[in-house]
Formats: sequence, structure tokens, C-alpha cells
Amino acid sequence: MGEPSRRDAILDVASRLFAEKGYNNTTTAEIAQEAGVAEGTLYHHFGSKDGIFLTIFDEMVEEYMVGAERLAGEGTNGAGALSSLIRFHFEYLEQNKNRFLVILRDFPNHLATENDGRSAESRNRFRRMTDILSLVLTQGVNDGTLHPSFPIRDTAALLRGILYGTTRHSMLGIIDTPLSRLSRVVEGYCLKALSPPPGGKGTRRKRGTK
Amino acid sequence: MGEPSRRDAILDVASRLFAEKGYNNTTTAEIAQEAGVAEGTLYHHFGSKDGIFLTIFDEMVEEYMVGAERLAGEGTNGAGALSSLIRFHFEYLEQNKNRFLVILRDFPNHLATENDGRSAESRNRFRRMTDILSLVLTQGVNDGTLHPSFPIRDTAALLRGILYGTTRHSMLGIIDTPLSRLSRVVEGYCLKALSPPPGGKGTRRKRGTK
Amino acid sequence: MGEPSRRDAILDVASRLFAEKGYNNTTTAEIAQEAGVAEGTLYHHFGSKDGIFLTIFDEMVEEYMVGAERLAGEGTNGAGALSSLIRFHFEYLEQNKNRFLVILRDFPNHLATENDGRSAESRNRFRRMTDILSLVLTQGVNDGTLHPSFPIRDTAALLRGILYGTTRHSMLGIIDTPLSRLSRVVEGYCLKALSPPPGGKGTRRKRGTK
Amino acid sequence: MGEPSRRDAILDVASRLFAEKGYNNTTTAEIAQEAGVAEGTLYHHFGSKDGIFLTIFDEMVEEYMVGAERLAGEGTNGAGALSSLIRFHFEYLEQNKNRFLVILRDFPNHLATENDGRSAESRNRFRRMTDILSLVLTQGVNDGTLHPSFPIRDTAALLRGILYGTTRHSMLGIIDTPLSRLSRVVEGYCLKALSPPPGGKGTRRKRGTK
DNA sequence: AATGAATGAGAATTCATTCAT
DNA sequence: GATGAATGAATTCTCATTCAT
Repeated sequence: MGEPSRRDAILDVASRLFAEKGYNNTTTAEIAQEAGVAEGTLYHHFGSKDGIFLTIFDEMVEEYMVGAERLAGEGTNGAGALSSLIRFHFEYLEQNKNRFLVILRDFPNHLATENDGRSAESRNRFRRMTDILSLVLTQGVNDGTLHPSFPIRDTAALLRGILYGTTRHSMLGIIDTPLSRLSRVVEGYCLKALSPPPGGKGTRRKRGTK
Repeated sequence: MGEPSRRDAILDVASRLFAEKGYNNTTTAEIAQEAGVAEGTLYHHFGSKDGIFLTIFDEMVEEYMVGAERLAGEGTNGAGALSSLIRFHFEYLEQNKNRFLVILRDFPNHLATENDGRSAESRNRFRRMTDILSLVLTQGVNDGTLHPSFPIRDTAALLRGILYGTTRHSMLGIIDTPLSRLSRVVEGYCLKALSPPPGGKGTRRKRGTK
Repeated sequence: MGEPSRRDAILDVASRLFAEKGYNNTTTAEIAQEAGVAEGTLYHHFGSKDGIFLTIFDEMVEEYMVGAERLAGEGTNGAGALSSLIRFHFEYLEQNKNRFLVILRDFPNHLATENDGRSAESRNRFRRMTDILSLVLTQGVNDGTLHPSFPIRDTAALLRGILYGTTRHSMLGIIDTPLSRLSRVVEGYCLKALSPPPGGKGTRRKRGTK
Repeated sequence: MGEPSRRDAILDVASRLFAEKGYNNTTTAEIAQEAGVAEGTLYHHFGSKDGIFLTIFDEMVEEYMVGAERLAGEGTNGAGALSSLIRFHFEYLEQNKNRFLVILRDFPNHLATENDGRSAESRNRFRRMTDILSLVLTQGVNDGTLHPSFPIRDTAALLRGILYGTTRHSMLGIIDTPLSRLSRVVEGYCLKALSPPPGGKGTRRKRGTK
């Protein structure tokens, strides 16, 4: 932990370069040079260029998922948990812009299709997000704070799409709204879209009613 | 118009290969061979491999934007126009899966950052989407059918993010909900999120009141 | 002669482009476009890209040689003829900078080695210069105005080298002396180097005699 | 020093092939094959085909300039130094025909115009020759052994032109005089052209004295 | 004479990976 | 663990030339 290990130096440099120039436009020679190590050292630690990428990816997603899962467990009620989750998402990305840009820019094209062990496993890790969202939605339905008008699974899929799409557009500069504002906008609209019908919660009977 | 020109043959083959294997994993040699033309012909018509990509992209986005703009102009009221727009979006993509997959998988990494005239122009074209959404939202506010709880521009940005994120996840198989179902889910939630407050539309007075 | 024929338009454009960018860096497509003709037209008139080059070369060298030969015949005495020749050389090049730059920059590398008819013939044309210089030197020896200290042929070779080398360095900007000044410098030194020994013209013995 | 490094093998092969066939007609594949290395190794060491050329050029010119500068410093008097310089020039080229042919045939067309750092720097190196000649001329003027009838700078420019032009014509076979004879011819004429006026060396006052 | 779409044989360059030290 | 010279397969792009119209 004390020694600024070569391993970490490589990951830091690679994160930055991947984010700045994209995975394909970053050469292993550059990474090695900027990290102050020999090119061979990259291979000692990570086995391949893909290995470097997947390590960055895994470490980040794991951290994110752990944070998200903790929040989902803590919430007092479904609506609150969803709010927390949305806020956490945008805060976390705000603080990890570089590393997330890597994923945003390069993941799907390169490793999204291959099915060799590690990259498949990495992708799976991300899918846990849908599970977490489903969980929170179910909780909300049960405690009456959320009233999805479509099946849980589809609603969770929608929420993932909202989080991903808005984050991506903002980070790539396609829209002007910054992440911090986006957080409030997304939270506001999601809660409204999932809000109980006007009459009061008791009147709704579809599913999860007494 | 009748002759299946070499130009079109190239674009068709390239669309398919890019969608199947990704831009980087498709070689110009393959495109030429499958299109039954010489490799030089690719360069005669499109100047570069990027040129082929951008041509596919431009033609598709242009078609999409024209369709979207027409709908936005036709709608009877704001909420109706928004519904139409959302349906059109998912229908259009359903019918142009291949070509859109190309964009989904490869666009940002490759050309999103470069600023050489053509790719910059291409990206601009895409930004018209935010304008259209803003227009429809404004219309809805004026005719009282939509009640955004956040500024128009941020709301439009959110809608773009929703459309993009959900479409992407579905097309890449990250979520299981198919585009057709997604269309209804997105439409339902968006309308609800933008629905007038329970009290009645007449209470709102900001703009467009009597 | 009245119609600005396509043929001439092509030669003019090609001269300029070859001079500006070099033969290898000028494409037939560029020549055709700037001359306002189709690429095929180039081949109708000149058969090949080399053909364009050799035509420019031949026309220029022929003009130059005709001028040089006329002067050599006219001179009142050898020294005078040599002076005229030197002045003519620099004046002619000053007036035909572009076309000469073509030769300066590209001739040897491309066609200097091949021995297929036309390019060999073209090169021969240039060799007439050594003959003219030899002629003038002989004339000067006979009329007592020039006293070469080395065989005529070697002296002529030297003069050619002087003319070529100084012209080249000046036109390519390797030295700062402009052609006009160079003309006087070369003339002055050549006449001095070939001047009769101090004692008088009749006495001419080897060189540097007491 | 003992190991015939791959780097040197590449340079040797490239020198020979460039001289034999010209730069443009020599492929990197050929160089690699004949040098017994992989094509990538060329790029590992020299970065580009141009890089190989410029390395050959630099090493040769540097060697030449060092030799010339040493001679210029050693001479007992100006005329003697000039003689030494001329002899050195032709001897050096005689011994480095191959490498010089490369420069003679290809340099100007290819890199003479581009201004990307390295090639510009290379050309500069060559310009030192004018400085050396100026130095020697100045020395000769001061010690009374040389009497240029034109400004030093122009005279130096002329000398460079003579050396270049005669060498080139001889090496390319445009004239029949071999380098060894040329050496004496050039030396003889240059000294005569720069010789003191008949009146006597002691009187030397600037030039153009009454 | 003129056209210009089509050609296709090259050529330079890239770069992740290996392996002897 | 660390090195970095060497690799070589793979790929995009060039451009003079042809020929059917």
C-alpha cells in the first residue's frame, strides 16, 4: 500500500490514456513509456493489453456495484433507496470520470462480443445492476412507495437505460447538462414516473396489494 | 435508379459487415470482395474506410431526422407528438437494426473525438434530436398536455438519454426487453413523468394560459 | 496557336505542379482536375505521366539548346561567345524558373537510369551542351582569347558543372546569391580562370610560367 | 563495436540499394530481407523509411563536414587550405560513392521541400560547407594568397556550386571526366581564378585598387 | 477526341506480443 | 521481476493506367 507499485502506475497511466485517446489509439509502448516501465513489464502484470483494460474495468465496476448494493440494502423504503441509488450513480461517476470514460468509449466494440472467459465474466459483473434495480423496485412496490406501471424487469431495464444514456451523453459532451444537474433531473422524473396514482396508495390493486 | 450501382453494393455490404463484426474487425479487402468490386473502387467512391462509415452514418441519421422532424410538425398536441416520436424511434430502429448497430458499436470510439470536418458535421446532425425534443416539449407546455418539472433543455436531454440508453441496451443484448416492448414502456413512463399535476390542467398558468 | 488547346493547358498545369511539389508527389488526377480535363485525356495526348514530363523537358531543353547554339555561332571571338553563353544561361533560367525546377528536382531519379528510347534520347539532348562549350573553347583557343590550362573536354565538363551547380543551389535556395548576381560572378571567374597568361597571348606556355 | 549490429546491417544494405535503384524504387521489404531482419526491425530502429535515408545522409554529411572543418583549420595559408579542401572533397566522394549517390539521386526531390524538423536539420548541416569555404577564403585574403574579385559570400557560393555540379555530373556519368581528374582540374582553375593580380602579391590592398 | 469509373498490384507502416538476458 | 530489441502478420491507402461509352 505504501509503495507506489509499478502495477498501479501502469493502471493509472492506462486509465488516463484510454480515456483520452480511446483503447485502440493507445499503444502498449505509450503506456509503458509514460508509466516508466519496460513494455515487457506490462505483460508480466497483466498478460495482455486486454488484460490491462479488463483489470481497470473490473476494479471500477466492482467498486461501483459494492457501493450500489450497500445502498440498496440500507434504504428505509423503496423510493428512498431508488433516490439514493440515482444520486450515488452520478456522484460516483463524477468522481471517476476518467475510468468511466474508458468503459463508455471502448468497451462494447472490443470485448463485448467475444466470449472468452474473462471478458464475458466482466460483462456479467455489470449486469448485476439490473438485479439491484429490480430489488429496489420490488421493495418499493411492497412498501407502497413505488408504483411501476409495467413489469419490474422491464422497468429496471428502463432505469438502467436512463442512467446509462444520460450519463454517456453528458460525459461525451453530446448534451450540455452536467452530471450534477442530471442527477436531480433523473431523480425527479423517475420518482414521478413511478409515483402512486393520485387517489392514494390504497386504491391501487394490480399487484402487490394486500 | 434501376441499376444496383456499385456504390450501393459497397454500402450494403459494409453495413452488414460492420454490424456483424465491428468496424475495426472488418477489412477493406473483405468489403471489396463481398461487394464484387476492386479495393480501389472503395476509395474511388468514398476516399477512405472512414468515408464509408460516415456515409452510412449520414444517410441513416438523415433519414431518421427527416422522419422525426416530420412527426414533430404533424402532431395534434404536444403529448401526442411525443408519443409519435417515441414510437417512430423504436420502429425505425427495429427496421434498421444492422445499420444502427454499426453506429452503436463503433461510432464514438472512432470518430467521436476527431475534429476533421466531416465527422464533426456528422455528429452535429445528431444533435438536431435535442432540438426536436425541445420543440415538442414546448408545444406540449403550450397546449397544456405536458408539464415538465425541469427546464425544457434538461428534459429534452433526459429524453434523448432514455431513448439512446434503452435502445442500446436492448440491441446489444444487455437487457432482455425487445425494442417493441421497450417502445410502450418508454412511452408510458415518459407521459406519466410529464403528466399534468392531479389538480387539473387549468391551475397552471406560467405560459400558454388563456 | 490561337486556341488555348487542352494540350497546352495540361503542360502548363503539369509544369507548375511538378515544380511546386515534385514529380512523384503530383498525381495525374490533380493535373487533370486543375487543367479542367478528364484523366483519360492526359493519356490521349501524352501516353503516360512520364510522357508529360518528357514533353516538358524536351520542349524546354530544345529551346535552351537552340538559343545556346545560336549564340555560340554568332560570337565575334571565343571569350565573347563564352560570356554570352553564360549570360544567356542565367537569363533563360530566370525566365523559365518553373519549368527548370521540374528538371532540377526530378529528372535524374526517375528517368535518368532507364534506357528506354525516349528518356535516353531526352538526356542526350542535354549533352549537346558539352559540345557547344567545347566549340566555344576551341574557338577561344584559336583566336587567342581563351587559354584553358586543361584539355578542352575536361574544361567544358567543368563549365557545365559550374553552370549546373550554381544554378541549382540558387534555385533551390541552398545559397542566397540570386541568379542575376550569380551570372556576373560566374562570368567573371570563368574568364579569369581562362585568361591568357600575363606575358601576352602569343607566348602561352602551360600555365604559371615565369 | 565488434558486433555487426542489425542497425548497421540495415544501413549498409539500404545505402547500397538506394544507390543502385533509387530511393523510391527500393522497398522496405527488400531492405529487410537483404539485411536479414524483419521489416518491423527497420521501424524499431529508424521509425520510417525516411528515417533510414536521413540517418545515412546525416552520418555521411557529418563525417564529410568534420573532415572538411579539420582541413580548413590546419592549412598553412588560404590557398593551401583551399587546395586541401578540394582534394579532400573528391577523395572523400571517391571513397563513398555509394552513399553519396543516394544523396545525389534522391535527396532534393523527396525531403528537400518538407520542413519537418529532421530533414530541415539535415539540410542545415550541409550549409556549413558555405561557412567553411568563406572561412578559407577570408584566410586567403588576409594572408595574401587569394584574391577573390567578388564578395566572399558569393565566391563561396560559386565554389560550392562548382564542387557539387562537377561531382554530380561525373558520378552520374553525364560527363566523362572521372573524379580523380576532376579534382586537379577544379583545383587548377579555382586557384587561377582566385590568383593575385600580376602586379605582385605584396601590394595586396582590398581589391580593385588603382 | 474525350471521358471518368474502375482497376489491382503494390507499399509503407503499425503494434501487440515474445523471449533471451 | 524486469527488460527492450525483435518480430511479422495484417491493413489501409495510392495512383498510373485502361477501356467501354
